[in-house]
Amino acid sequence: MSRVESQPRRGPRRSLDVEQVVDAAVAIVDEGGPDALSVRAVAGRLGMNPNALYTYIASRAALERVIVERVLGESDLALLTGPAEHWRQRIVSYAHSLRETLLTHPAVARLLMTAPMDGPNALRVGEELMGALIDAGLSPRDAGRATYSIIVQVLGAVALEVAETDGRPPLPPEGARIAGRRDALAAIDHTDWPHTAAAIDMMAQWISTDQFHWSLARLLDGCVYSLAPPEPEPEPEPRTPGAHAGADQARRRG
Amino acid sequence: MSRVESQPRRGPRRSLDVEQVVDAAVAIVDEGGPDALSVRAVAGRLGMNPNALYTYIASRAALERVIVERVLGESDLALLTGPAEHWRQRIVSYAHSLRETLLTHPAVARLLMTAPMDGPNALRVGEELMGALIDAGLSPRDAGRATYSIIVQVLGAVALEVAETDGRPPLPPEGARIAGRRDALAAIDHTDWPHTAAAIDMMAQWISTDQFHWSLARLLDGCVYSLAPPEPEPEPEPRTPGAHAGADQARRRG
DNA sequence: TCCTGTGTTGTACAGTGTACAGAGTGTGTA
DNA sequence: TACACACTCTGTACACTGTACAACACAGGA
Repeated sequence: MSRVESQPRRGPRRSLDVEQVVDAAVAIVDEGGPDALSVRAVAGRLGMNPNALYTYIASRAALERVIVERVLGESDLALLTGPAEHWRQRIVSYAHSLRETLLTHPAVARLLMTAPMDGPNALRVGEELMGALIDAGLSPRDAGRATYSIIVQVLGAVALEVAETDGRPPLPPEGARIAGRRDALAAIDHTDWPHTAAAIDMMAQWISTDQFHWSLARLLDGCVYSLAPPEPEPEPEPRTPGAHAGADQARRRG
Repeated sequence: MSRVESQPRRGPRRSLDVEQVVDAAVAIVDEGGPDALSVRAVAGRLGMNPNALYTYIASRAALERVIVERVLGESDLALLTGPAEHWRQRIVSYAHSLRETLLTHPAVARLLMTAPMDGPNALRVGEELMGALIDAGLSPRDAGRATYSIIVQVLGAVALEVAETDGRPPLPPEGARIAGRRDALAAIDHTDWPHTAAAIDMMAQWISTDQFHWSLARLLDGCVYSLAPPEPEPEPEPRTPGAHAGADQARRRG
């Protein structure tokens, strides 16, 4: 990552850089979806034999991990660290940015929850989230707990959202995916599922940007619950298409 | 699922039942971990040719989906539907049960977020969760939103937890996995990560039962935030090993 | 200069999902 | 009762996977 030019090695120069391998791998899944990813495909795109890749990556699994790290690094972390804005706005807009980033690489989003996220970019996200929550007045201990809750909520939401697609970019627009969900839900037998039947329109929007922000807002509410006074800021909801203005009808009663 | 004996088909009787195929598949991943799952392995265990499996399942992907459905059905849904207990206790203890179930089938937990969860068992969980939240006094719309937030939090937490293992049951005990996380975190360079460095012990416990319940509690807090009065029930935390009694130091101030 | 560690190649193996053709089987209909 | 068809299952086969192994090409350190 930070090692620009390490001490000279023996033997022939490497014809590639690890970053170029990741470039090729991300390009492949961005073009062909998750099933297109293979050691052979990456090697082929780089013009080398499959085995040669193993000088750069230890295994197929390791390849998947660096891909996740790369895409994680594409999110706009400055939204989280910027000292100017309010802590809540910082968290919400970064979460939004991270989701958008992952949705442009849906095949990568599918890899999110299958390997440990211990790379530097993942650590950096945790670090800055904790910082924002400490700014919010949480104790270090609670800030740590809340950080993980937020990570789980954000990554889980994106993963479940992408799981309903084939992972081949570009994803259908949100409206189309919601409509597909509505059709699928309308087809079920309603007699056994009273609440589900009454909530089909609502449940179809579980994968929506609105729902994403609502979940995060409720989680943040709960995390700062004990802090006085509950701050009445206007709940940013950046670039939400505006549908369902009543999204935040259940707000703090302060 | 509910079709005990459908209308008689032509041709020779099926030598198996779809449920037996799922039995075999679950047994395989429970014995050999996620990598052991293959169409050939399932067929072999059932004493048939690989292709014969395609009479029962449409594809390898479909096989994975019925496996998830099966394990989802193993969770104790009665904990959620029981009318006697308080809604919050019902949700918390069901979430606990679901996590325990998934942790005994870690290879299945790894499949959780890679395919749409549209089976009857998944729908049933949503249905009953919504019921509990409506009991809590939420509007149907908010109950629907909160249902999904909870699903995301619970499944996301389990998936991320299992992602740090090889998925081969039985998982190491929680304490060992936490210790492993602590060692890994202690090895990083601390100068760039002040909050992380100060929170290593805390972050090591991100995968703990305590953290799981804390996250869920904060989310529930946020979801019922606007409802008066915030109910002072004692936060069950079933079967938590008792470590970290200060888990709920940040509670509502009522 | 040679030695030695490294990058890359070619070959190879065991394993994967599943398509295809055919044989056997039992039920609904003529 | 006989036929035809729908269905299950077999054997074979293909294209593909991750990666181990041996051999060769290169270049820095002694």
